Amino acid sequence: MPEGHTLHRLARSHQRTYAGQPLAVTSPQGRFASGASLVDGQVLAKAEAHGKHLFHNYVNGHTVHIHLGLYGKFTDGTPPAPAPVGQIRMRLVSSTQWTDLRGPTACEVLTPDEVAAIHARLGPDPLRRDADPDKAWTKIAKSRTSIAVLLMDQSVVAGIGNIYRAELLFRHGIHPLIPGRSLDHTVWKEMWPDLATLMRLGVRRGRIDTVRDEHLPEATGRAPRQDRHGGEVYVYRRTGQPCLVCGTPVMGEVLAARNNYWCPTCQPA
DNA sequence: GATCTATGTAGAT
DNA sequence: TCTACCTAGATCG
Repeated sequence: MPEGHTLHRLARSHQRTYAGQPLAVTSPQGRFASGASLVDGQVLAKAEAHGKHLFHNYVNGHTVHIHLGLYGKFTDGTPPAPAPVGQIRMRLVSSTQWTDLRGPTACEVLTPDEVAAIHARLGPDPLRRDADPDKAWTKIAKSRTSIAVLLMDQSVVAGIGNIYRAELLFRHGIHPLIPGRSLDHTVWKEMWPDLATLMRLGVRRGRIDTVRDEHLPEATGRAPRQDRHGGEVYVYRRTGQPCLVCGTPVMGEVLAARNNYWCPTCQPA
């Protein structure tokens, strides 16, 4: 589900499956009907992601911008595509594959200027080659805002969601409420490549795993974790359970309207 | 079957 | 800081 790694995985998949082919683009639900008509029958030139945003660039110059939000989801299969059931915002069909999109926050055709504006307001994305971690550091270093809020701010770093935030802070022993400007630059220079590694692993596996080998269930004898995001994590949604490193019960609290999780021992205030 | 909850964001207050 | 958006799986009764 949708943190940055999911969108990059989708972009990669759509690129492989559809790029270079004409696509039948429809909106069975109707809410994207006028947009779909602008690209229906066109060849997909490229699919790419920046943070949690997905872009389908068609050869006629139109771009479909998709943001899954909290609920959005793609499903796909091989033809024939089944009769539409429920609220399908967009359906793509090629000669070899079909894909349905449900429940996105955004699914719209944008002009090149509008696309550029989205890229411009997004911060560096650890999964993109053009990412510059110094741009994020510049904002973090002068901000009184908590590091937890800064990491979720897509104009600071694009692609981090609640799970990567909680796990990255844990892995570097950072309390969520530490102000950005109190963060040590050397710590940030360790956090960024670590985040990039975690997210690349997420793209490969299609799930978020953040636990080092020595703390995995196979190494420690504890029961494997089964959560709906599917991965092995240190603190995300583990409130009250023992920290995998020190055994202290994990804290869980809503901060700035989002659930936060941390180990009070490994991540001192 | 009803209710709750979530990995996100924009806009109003 | 709050609400709306609007989906599906988990949980409740």
